[in-house]
Amino acid sequence: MKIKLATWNINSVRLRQDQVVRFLKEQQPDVLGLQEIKCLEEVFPYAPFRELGYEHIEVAGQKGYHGAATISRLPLTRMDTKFCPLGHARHVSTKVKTGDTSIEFHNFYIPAGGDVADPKINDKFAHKLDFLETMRRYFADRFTQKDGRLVLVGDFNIAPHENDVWSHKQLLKVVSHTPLEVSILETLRKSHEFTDCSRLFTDDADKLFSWWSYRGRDPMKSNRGRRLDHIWVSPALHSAVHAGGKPAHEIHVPCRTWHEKPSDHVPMTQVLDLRA
DNA sequence: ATGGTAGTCGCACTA
Repeated sequence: MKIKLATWNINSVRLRQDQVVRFLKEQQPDVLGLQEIKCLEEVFPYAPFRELGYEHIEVAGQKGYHGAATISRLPLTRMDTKFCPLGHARHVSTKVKTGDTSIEFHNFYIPAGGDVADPKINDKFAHKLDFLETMRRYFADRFTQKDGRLVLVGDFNIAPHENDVWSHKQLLKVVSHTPLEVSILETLRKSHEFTDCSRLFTDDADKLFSWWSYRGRDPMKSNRGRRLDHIWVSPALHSAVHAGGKPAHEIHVPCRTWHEKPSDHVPMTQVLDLRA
C-alpha cells in the first residue's frame, strides 16, 4: 500500500484552518503533521478536519505559543515520548496503522533558538541544542531495532546544506544555519541512518527552501528563503521513498502566496510505497 | 549594527 505523509508549520491553526482544509482537499495526504498551532487542545478546530475524513487527531497544545498536532485518515496510537527539556508542546509521536502493521510518525517543532548562536549567553539556543540532544539519545538508543519503520517530520528550524539557504556565507552566523547546530542535526540524522527526503530528490547544487520570512518586502521575489522543514525516514523505509510515476516528494511552494495571509512556511509531502 | 512582519495570553513575548 502507498501512504502520503505531510508536514506544515501553519503559524496558528485557528487563523488558517481554511488553508489546511484546502491543502487536505487538494493533496489528499493520509497523515499531516502541523506545527505552531498556537492553541490549547480544547480550542483546536477538530470539526473541519473530521468532516473531511481525518477522524484521528492527536494534539499537543499550549496557550498562544508553539504546539503540534497530527491529523490522520488512518488510526493513530499516541506514543508517550518526551523531548522538550522545558516541557513545551513541541512534538506529537504516534503510531499510524497501515494495514496489518504500522509506522511511527514523529512530529516535531524544534526550538528556533533565539538570535545569538552561543549557548553560554543565549538560553534559547542552549534549549535548542538540549532538545536536539534529547532527540539524538532517544533515536540512537532505539537503533538496535533496525527494522523499525520511523518517520520524523516537522519544522526543525535548521537548514543543513549550503543550498538550503539563500546565502551560505551571509547566514553562517545566523541561528538556523550555524555550523554547530548543523553538525548536531547531522549527527542526530546519522545516528539512526535517517534519509533526508527533500535532498534525495534535489541535487545538492540546487537551492531548496520551505520558509520565507514575513519581514522585508516581497521575500518571494528576492527568494531569500531557507529549508527549515524536513521529512526523514528510517532505513526500513529507504526503499519506500521512490514511488513510481508522480513525484514522490513535493515542497508546495505556491502555498506561500496562495492566500492573502499565508503561513511563512509551506507544506511538503512524501509518498511512501510500503510494499517496496 | 539594525529593522523589518506576524500571531497570540497584546501593554510582551515568540518567531
